[in-house]
Amino acid sequence: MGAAGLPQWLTMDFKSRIDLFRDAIGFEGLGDAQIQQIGGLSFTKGFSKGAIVFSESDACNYFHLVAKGLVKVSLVSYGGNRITYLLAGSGEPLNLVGPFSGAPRPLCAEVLEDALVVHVKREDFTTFCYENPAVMHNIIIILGRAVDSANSRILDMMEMRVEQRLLRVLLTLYRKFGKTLDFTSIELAEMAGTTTESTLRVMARLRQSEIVQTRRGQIQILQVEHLERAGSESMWI
Amino acid sequence: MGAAGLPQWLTMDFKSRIDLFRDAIGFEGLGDAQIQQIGGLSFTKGFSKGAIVFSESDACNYFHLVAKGLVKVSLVSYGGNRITYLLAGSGEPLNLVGPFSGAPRPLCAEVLEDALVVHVKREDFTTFCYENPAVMHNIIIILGRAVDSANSRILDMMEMRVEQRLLRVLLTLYRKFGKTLDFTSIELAEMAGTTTESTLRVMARLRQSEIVQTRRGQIQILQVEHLERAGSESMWI
DNA sequence: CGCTTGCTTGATGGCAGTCAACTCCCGTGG
DNA sequence: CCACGGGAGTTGACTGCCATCAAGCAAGCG
Repeated sequence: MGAAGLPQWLTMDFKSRIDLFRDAIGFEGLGDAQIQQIGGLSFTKGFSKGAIVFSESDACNYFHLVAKGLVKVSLVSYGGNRITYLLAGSGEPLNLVGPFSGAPRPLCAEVLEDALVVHVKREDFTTFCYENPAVMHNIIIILGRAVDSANSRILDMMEMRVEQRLLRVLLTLYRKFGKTLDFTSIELAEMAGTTTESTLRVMARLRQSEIVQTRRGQIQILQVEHLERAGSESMWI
Repeated sequence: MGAAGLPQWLTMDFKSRIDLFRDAIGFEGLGDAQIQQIGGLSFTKGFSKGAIVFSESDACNYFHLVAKGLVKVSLVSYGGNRITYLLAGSGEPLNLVGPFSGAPRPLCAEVLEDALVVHVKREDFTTFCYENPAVMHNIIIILGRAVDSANSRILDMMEMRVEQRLLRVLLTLYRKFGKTLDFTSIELAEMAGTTTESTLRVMARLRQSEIVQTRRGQIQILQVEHLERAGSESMWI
């Protein structure tokens, strides 16, 4: 599990980590000295596809920032349903609240593409934030967006059909990753808030209309216009 | 509209405002000096039932904290659907993100019971927060809860029936307000994420089972056990 | 070459959203 | 004081989406 058995991946050198933090989400508006400070407090760890960065039961001991690869943060219910809350690529943080509460949160972070994740010890991170309120300011803005996004998804569940929700998901993914999407229908279902079967049925329709083209674990978007027609607003994931 | 035509309500005196802030959500862990400082920056305004404290299009110029009464913060979709995001009573803030972003947010705050709302100018509030990172820490924790709550509601929409969702809403309201709930079925529907008609139908069933008793705009809970049986977890609203 | 995981499709049933019609309560203004 | 209107509540009928169960196929990996 985890990074066990991995080749000893390059730990990023200091300069690369600095560059990462400089452009990372949540660290806007910091001076060079501060960027160097937080960079110096960080270290990296490699994870291969399928590995778990943290899970529901874990107390939060580190702040995590994705440096390379892709990590999915999701939420499971007692009934076994799962929704994805966040898809974090390079420069995107995984847990903005955890370091402040320290308590475990009902979230699970799973690696979708082999990833390099930067760690900062919880205390180091919070101390740094207290000394740089601008970072906390940024975090509050980001969490505000997350709340808005989640609330929009509730409204979407009420008034949009599965097909529309899936189109919105595809549009969002297209804007983030381009025309080639490496996701399974299971993963799409978790983003749209529906079942695998319903997703598959919709995808079959879209394929017949030549709006998309599918392979095992991959979707090619052929007609972007059709996605934009069904709701030009994308989600925040 | 708004406070127009109201009797000149008592503006709270300094000491009352201090007491309010001392116990207010988000201001835990401050010293007396800080409490006095933020109290000194605040002033109050009265709103009668039905008044709008702020709405979607308003830029955010003030931080708002409810001192008395009850205020509902909700979110409307283009389709006209509305969900309640927050029910704020005494000591509960209305807008934790707005003061930091300054931008208008897709939220609307409406007064359910004649209310007294404390205002702090946006700049005063953010300056105060920068000087007291503990407050920003509190805000981050609160927003984390809000995100979790919204995500849970998405899962509830997926796997729970309307009846179960309404029972959860009733349980939540019971824990916050007691056995007598002054809400219309429309308002319940906005909390459970369903339609008025469906809510009415469920309420009719619950009334026949003598679990609740209803009057126009009021619900009396008769069997608390029945609510707790259907999911002991309440929501965060 | 088997097994796991993903994909596919059919059949079925029920929940709840929608439309519609009507009553009742209450406040307001003439 | 009464009439009126609007908002809340109530109920019936209908429909259709989609979750669920089920069965089988395909592909990739060890």
